[in-house]
Amino acid sequence: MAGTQKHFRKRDAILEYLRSTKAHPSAETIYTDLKQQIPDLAMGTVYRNLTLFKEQGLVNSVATVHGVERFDANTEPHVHFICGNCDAVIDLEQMQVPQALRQLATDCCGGQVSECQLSFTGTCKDCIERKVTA
Amino acid sequence: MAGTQKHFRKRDAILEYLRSTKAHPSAETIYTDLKQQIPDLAMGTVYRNLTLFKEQGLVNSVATVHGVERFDANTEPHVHFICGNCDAVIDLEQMQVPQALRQLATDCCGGQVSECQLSFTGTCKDCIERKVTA
DNA sequence: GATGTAAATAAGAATTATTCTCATTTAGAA
DNA sequence: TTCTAAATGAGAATAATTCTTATTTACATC
Repeated sequence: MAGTQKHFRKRDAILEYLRSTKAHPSAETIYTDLKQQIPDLAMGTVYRNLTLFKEQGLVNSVATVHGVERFDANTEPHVHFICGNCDAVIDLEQMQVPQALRQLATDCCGGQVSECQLSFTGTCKDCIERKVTA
Repeated sequence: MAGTQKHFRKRDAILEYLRSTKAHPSAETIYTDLKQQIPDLAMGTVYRNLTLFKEQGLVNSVATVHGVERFDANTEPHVHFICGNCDAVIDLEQMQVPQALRQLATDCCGGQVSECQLSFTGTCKDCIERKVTA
């Protein structure tokens, strides 16, 4: 029965977790959070399935923050802001990557462009406010 | 004397090496290449000085390719193309990051934007030709 | 229900990039 | 020459990620 299958399928739980968040978690964060509901989850399972999802195009690696890879199940091209203070990776939802840039890049490199990544680094709103207060 | 000083200063050699290349080398590549001229160079020295250069704003970390950080002494904002096949990181010299995007990002995130990174992923010209030939 | 099989997983060892520690060397000042 | 602070080499330590292997699971077939 479907319920039983789902109960045992960590793979689905990992994908669902990723689809339910905009926090761009690391493998470690995924593991720690899911571990609460699935106590016998193993780190290897998280990494193995993340690799699989990447191959299948279900999940993208969107950034590496302090040597730690961050994942996103939103595979639509979109823009990120990375806070160097709290390591948050935030969607800039109102922004888009100008489509013209992609074509320009293809012309420019002479190769085949498959992905585009636009991200800004700095200090996020919350961290700035926190510093003003502190 | 100045010559003597330079002879012993690995730090300068590392920075000069980075300034002389557009290949966006990894710490390992820097080490391997410089080791030929400076046989007693140590990995620790390369990493230590890269960290220092980043703090000083002389060098930027421009990408992480297969878990390996890549460095660039060109700190002017510019666009990169990353080949998923040969791991080359290539400047797209004709392209620029539209200045308007930066302001847009600042408005959008409500925080403070300090850096902008635009990169494209795919297969580079050389790798495509190589595959056609092979 | 019992059995076989292939995929999924847990556990932990192995690997790899990076950082850290500390003793030594160096440059330059006194 | 002697002193001092900065730079370095060597290798240990750390942390993220991958790999290995035995076990478990889902599911098909008998």
